[in-house]
Amino acid sequence: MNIGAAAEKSGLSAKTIRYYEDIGLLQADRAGNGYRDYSMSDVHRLRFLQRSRSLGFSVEECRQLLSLYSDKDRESASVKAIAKAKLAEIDRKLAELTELRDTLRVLVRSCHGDKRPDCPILEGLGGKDRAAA
Amino acid sequence: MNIGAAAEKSGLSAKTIRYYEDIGLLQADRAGNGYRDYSMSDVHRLRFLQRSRSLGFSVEECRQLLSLYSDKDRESASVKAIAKAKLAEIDRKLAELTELRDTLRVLVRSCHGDKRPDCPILEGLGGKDRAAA
DNA sequence: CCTTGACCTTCCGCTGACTGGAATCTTTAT
DNA sequence: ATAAAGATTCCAGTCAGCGGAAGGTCAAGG
Repeated sequence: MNIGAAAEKSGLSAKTIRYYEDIGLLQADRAGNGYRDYSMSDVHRLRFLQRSRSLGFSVEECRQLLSLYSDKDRESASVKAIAKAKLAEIDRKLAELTELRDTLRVLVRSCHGDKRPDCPILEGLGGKDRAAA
Repeated sequence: MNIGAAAEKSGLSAKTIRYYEDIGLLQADRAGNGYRDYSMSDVHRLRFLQRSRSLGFSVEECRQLLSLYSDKDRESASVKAIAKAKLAEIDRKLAELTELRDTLRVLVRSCHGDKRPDCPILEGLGGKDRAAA
């Protein structure tokens, strides 16, 4: 399929997909007319990239994550080590995201939603408790 | 406290903190010597920024999120609307992160961790099932 | 056949979110 | 007094793209 369809299916822009090819993240076949040609598994990889990027992994980290899928030359033990490290990081992110959600939830709950901005948390955090050092 | 201490406590670099001040995300008091002076609530905000940024929110989104903490002029109903939208986004991110974790877990589990790279998933995804369009 | 429009190509430059380094000042320690 | 650590501003570079120009390709319609 062409880049437009791959873009739509993956949630990335065509621009971004070309950029990923530029930096060697994922290179596509070319059709006779010079157009890039994507397979379903390419689309899987692109979706995977889209997700990991949007969740705060750098392109280099994504490259590692992608290598878990496709790097046949790497030894499985090494693959496994990287995957485990990334898993730990994901768990950390999950915890932080959950915390963030809880914070926002409390905010939503403690604000009245009418005209008076008197959220108790805002007061609590707004205090200028200047620290010694 | 000075910017170094604030950096350490917040998990951001001093450079980043100065940059955030530049773009008006959070401006600090100044001590007599010209040094920036941070309160504990500034540090809370910085930590909050660090977390949200690392979780894939853009600086503009972080600005909105921060306004939930500190914008006294905004009406609570508007605050609540923004918070709710962000909550939905966080839930989406949580789901994606969980999915990503599951994917990696399966990978880890199905690789042997010895010298032979014969992860079944790699095979499954490596196929060149070129799509019609 | 020709044109129109949608889609593709490359290239070039811009933005957003930092990061590194130089040059200079302040504070602290020896 | 001097040196090291940490602060300041400013300028330049990097990373991860985005927008647009100039041009090639494909399917549909007149």
